[in-house]
Amino acid sequence: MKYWLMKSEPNVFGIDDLKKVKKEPWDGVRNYQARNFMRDEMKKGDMVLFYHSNCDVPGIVGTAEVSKESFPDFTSWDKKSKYYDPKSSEENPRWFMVEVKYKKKFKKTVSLQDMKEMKPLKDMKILQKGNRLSITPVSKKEFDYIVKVSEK
DNA sequence: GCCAACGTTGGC
DNA sequence: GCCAACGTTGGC
Repeated sequence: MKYWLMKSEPNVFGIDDLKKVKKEPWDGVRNYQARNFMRDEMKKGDMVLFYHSNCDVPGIVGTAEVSKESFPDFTSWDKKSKYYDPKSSEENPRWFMVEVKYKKKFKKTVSLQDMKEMKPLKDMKILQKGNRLSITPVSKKEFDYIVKVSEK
């Protein structure tokens, strides 16, 4: 089983939205590296740290689980979608996504600021300078540590 | 709203 | 295939 961190903007789609709808296709990713993770490496049952970006307190707010493996991102050939990409089509899709399922909302957000001070997390991609990737792998150790911290 | 750090695009 | 210009991300 693998572990991941997925970023989302709470004013677009946050942990509360996921809680409400239970399951959600992770559409709109238009970055090849992130796409490759979803297409090739994310498997059903993998665990996800749900990260809020572009908000008052950026940080990890809960967990989710991969509930459906790689399938084409249909918003990419929907002309009405803001994620429309003319180079992608139903016959030859360029973008892929997974579906994630709500697991848990943390009682307390593990903020980016706090994470920066936690030694066991020092190698996390999200904490490296200049990293903008919306999906990054995390280790089991990091995952467990963050869950533990959120329960304190 | 600023801006650093990236990723992508397209002319050559 | 290089690289300048442009667009986006996301913390602050």
